[in-house]
Amino acid sequence: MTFIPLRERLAELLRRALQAAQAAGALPPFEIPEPLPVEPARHAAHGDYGSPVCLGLARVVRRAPLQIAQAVIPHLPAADFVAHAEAVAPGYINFTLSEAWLAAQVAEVLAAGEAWGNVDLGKGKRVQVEFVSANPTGPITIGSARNAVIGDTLASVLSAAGYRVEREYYVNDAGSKARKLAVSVFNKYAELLAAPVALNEETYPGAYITTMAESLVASAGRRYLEQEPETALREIMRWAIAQVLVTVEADLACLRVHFDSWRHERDFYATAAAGEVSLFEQRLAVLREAGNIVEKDGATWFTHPDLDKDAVLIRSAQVIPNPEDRPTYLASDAAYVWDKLVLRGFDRAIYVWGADHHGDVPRLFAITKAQGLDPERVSVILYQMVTLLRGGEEVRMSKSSGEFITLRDLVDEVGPDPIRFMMLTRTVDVTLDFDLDLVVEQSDRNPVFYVQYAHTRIAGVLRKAAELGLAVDTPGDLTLLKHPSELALIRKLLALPEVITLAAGAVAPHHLTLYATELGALFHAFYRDCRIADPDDLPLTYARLTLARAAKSVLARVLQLMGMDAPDRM
RNA sequence: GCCCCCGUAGCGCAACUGGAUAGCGUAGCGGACUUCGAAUCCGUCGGUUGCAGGUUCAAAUCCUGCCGGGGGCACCA
Repeated sequence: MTFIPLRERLAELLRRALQAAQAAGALPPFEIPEPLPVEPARHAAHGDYGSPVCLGLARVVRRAPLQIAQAVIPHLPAADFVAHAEAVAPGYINFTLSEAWLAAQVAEVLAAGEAWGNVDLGKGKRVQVEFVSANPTGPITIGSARNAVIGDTLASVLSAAGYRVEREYYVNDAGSKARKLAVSVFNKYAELLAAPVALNEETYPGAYITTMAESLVASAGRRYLEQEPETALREIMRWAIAQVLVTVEADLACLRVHFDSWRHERDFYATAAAGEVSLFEQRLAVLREAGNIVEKDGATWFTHPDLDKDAVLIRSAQVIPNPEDRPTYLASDAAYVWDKLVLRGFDRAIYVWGADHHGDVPRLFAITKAQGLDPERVSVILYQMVTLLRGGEEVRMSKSSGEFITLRDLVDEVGPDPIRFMMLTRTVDVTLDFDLDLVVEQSDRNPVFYVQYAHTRIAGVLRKAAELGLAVDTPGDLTLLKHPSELALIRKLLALPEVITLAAGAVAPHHLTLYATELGALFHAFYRDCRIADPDDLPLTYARLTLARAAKSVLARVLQLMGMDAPDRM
């Protein structure tokens, strides 16, 4: 079940009015602008929605905007949801919704239940959201939390917007970080067995390395010490990454983040049988054919006119004393985007990257175009970095130093909801101060509880009404809903399809937190102004209980989209 | 030096992507619980949207140049 946002329905009315006005000769012929702008009014005096379209038409029509607007009004088709439309200086067309129609919509919202707000923006297209994709070299840290929450919420919103969505975690298991993990475990393992450290390379110091090494001692004994180090390392790498991924999956599950698939970088270099060519080699051959590959200094480079430098390294045999050729990140990107858009046939691929990767964006697009793929099918969500604060001081973290706060620890302390909400409150474009003191605080200073409290309060009212002997689920006579606070709440309930359209279309999941907060505020205002359970006026009581249930349903829905709980008690 | 993001009320941020009188939260001050949950609500104070130009009927939003903050420019990932 999907719904058409009100502003789109209004835009359609305007479109038909503009056509009719031209057909009737009230306006000269011109092309109707697309998209046709319709905006929520900012001031009550402007009605509910307004369109500035006539302001822009003044030039082509060669008439004053207000005159154009006045010429359009008589041609607006009648619609049950519009009570009034008028032309206002300097040339806006303002719409006021019918209050009777608004009140009646409460039943529609309630009937739609969890489907309320769904729109058909995606038209069933398949989109993959790939996110987190942290190197599998240790536990998930708070550093990845913003990525996880943005990606997961975006996926939920796209799903509500009519896309078929898959969530994917890309496992970087072919690079030097994977090797470093293996070396770390191997060296610690050797140390535990009092053997001389075999590999003099940099290692991770974290306690989880020791845990894995102990586990390895228990299961394998001294076996790996007797093997050729590189052979042992390859086996340990595979094992260690699998171990880490188990914890990664569990850590993210704590935050209510789940993936549909886990794609391994290594697979792009692997072959199923002897004599076969890996996907990477196939794509490399195609790029070479297209003239995008140059050999220089004994290495392989990718070149493309869109790049701001001559060439980007794709493979070098002399990077590390490693039996395998170890290509760079860009190399697997070439195979991966092909894998997404062609082999697996997604219509769109969305990458969620931290701002520290912004330099990689042009390369990704270049290597997409170079393979003949439409770059419009690829989007990169770049979110700015998170600054962790504790006691007003910045907390620095790094896996290399072994000093970091794990996501697991924080979730265990405060639960997923405050983390998710805080990570969503700002646009992806601004750096986020994440206050560890505030997020653990269960008080009204913590904004997450405001929205959940609104839901809880409704649940409390419904409980109270039931105690009074009222049949809470009885459909009320909605024509009794006329109070400004009732109507304001209803207007907000009806805005959800627009919010989902906006959040999905502009890839801006922060609109959900704004909407949830506004919705909560309007419920509180309704609660203040309108006594819901009034034994002396049962018809009005049932009407208001119906509205309260609808508000509860929509709050639950928007919290669900954000991956948060909608508690009945707090 | 080049690239990306940001600069809006004391502080933290919105502004539906160029529209009307720039909003919300916090902090400050003053109010509202014998009445459906006060984790709430109401009032009040607070603005030359960093600066200077430009484009437009219309600029917080687009362009140029400065200033300030953050991030990135590896044979790392």
